[in-house]
Amino acid sequence: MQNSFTEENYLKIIHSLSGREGVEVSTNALAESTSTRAASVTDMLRKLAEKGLIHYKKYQGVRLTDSGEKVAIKVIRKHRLWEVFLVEKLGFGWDEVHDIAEELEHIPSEILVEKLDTFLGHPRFDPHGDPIPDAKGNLTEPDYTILTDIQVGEKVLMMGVLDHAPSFLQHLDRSGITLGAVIEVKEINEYDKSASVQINGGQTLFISLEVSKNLLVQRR
Amino acid sequence: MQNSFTEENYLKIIHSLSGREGVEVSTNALAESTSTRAASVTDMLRKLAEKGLIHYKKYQGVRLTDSGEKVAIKVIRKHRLWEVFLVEKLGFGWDEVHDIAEELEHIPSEILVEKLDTFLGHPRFDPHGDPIPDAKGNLTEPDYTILTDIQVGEKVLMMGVLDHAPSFLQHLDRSGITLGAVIEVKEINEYDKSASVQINGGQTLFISLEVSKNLLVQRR
DNA sequence: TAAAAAATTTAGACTAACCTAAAAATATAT
DNA sequence: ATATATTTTTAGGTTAGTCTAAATTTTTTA
Ligand SMILES: [Mn+2]
Ligand SMILES: [Mn+2]
Ligand SMILES: [Mn+2]
Ligand SMILES: [Mn+2]
Repeated sequence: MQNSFTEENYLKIIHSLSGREGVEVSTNALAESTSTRAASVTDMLRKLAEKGLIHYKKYQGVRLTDSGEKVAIKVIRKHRLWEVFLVEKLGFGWDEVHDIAEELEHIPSEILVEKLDTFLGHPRFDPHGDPIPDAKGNLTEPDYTILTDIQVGEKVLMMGVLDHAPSFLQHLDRSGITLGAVIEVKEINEYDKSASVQINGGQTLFISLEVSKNLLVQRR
Repeated sequence: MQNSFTEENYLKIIHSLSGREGVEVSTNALAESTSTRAASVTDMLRKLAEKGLIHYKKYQGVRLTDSGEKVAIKVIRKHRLWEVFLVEKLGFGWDEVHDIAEELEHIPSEILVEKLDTFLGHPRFDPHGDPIPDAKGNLTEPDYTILTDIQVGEKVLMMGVLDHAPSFLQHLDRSGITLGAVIEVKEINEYDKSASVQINGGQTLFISLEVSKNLLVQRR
């Protein structure tokens, strides 16, 4: 029995909201993320529970079952591989690919995914720095640090973003902050936590707390 | 107003059954092609007519409007480009790509199609020899000949297939009949119209009328 | 050209995925 | 500990796309 487009989206969102610890996800959180009403979410939860894809007790929130987790990770794998394809092969910007991948991720066919993976050279990360699950369904989240946790004077590597919104990514493009860039924190403003950072040993620029909170970096 | 997956499939099928002359397509023919019941087809026809995509008068069959034709050709363009991608870039066989392209053809995004087209080097034909409409929606069907219309002694080029079924394509693979092969008709059996043909000046093999009827060739 | 056959449409239902409004359960605050 | 607020579920509807059975129209045949 195949899962629908809609079911796959729910599973992917539950996975994401559930986090690494697999915490319970609330009906309202899902309504927010799926842009539907809570009542619609309840309907879907009953269905997913019947299919054995989630653990669900009324009023208690939901978690993925092992089977649901497996499906979610497959969809995430497809999403991220397609994003790599769109950026690396077709020349899209990293700010343009999310919505298209959101559709492509639901194309069925195991073989297609594996051939695509081979064609792309088995990439480990997508254009936003997110890790790509392997063919067996292993997904290892690297533990990056948020830029707000970096002290003045430290030099770090830009490794990913938390916010995937086109407007945020375009802002980073304009600032010259790309994946792999070296960021040195020069100064942090006490008042608003805005920071002054140097990119790749060149240009120095100011970034707001809002931006810092969405940048994933790695100490070297 | 976007067209659904299902509407796009109907338009594509009407286009194909309607032929170059734009002849009326019957409800039953559509039921057959869509694997649905005639009653369901009638419902959909009313909807497509309301959207101005087909000309429809009860009991009279349907034709595409200019607007419907445009949509159909866009879907066909996407289908055939994706098939080229699957065969040329991912290494699928021509017998394996139809069903996957049947899904990919419904991914929206004009930009995606144009970038894909560029990435593939603006191919003119798909892996089955079918012409790919250009970005403006021009589709020019080359006028190939069916192998049954070729006389003994003639040498022709294999240019396409009428039947796209995997089993037929695999049969051609096993026979060494690929796109671009030179076929010389050596003999035609009066009794069952089976033929003896030489492929690329090498191996000679027998092909049934059933096969001949589905091979598109070109005199040189 | 009237009867029979075939094709098509209409009527009435079903499922998936959504909705609003109301009821029930849980959480929070006095 | 009770009242109030919040969250979640239930009840009852809608739309797209499908179905079967019955009615209607068109086509074919005698
Ligand atoms: Mn999606
Ligand atoms: Mn991504
Ligand atoms: Mn299709
Ligand atoms: Mn094709």
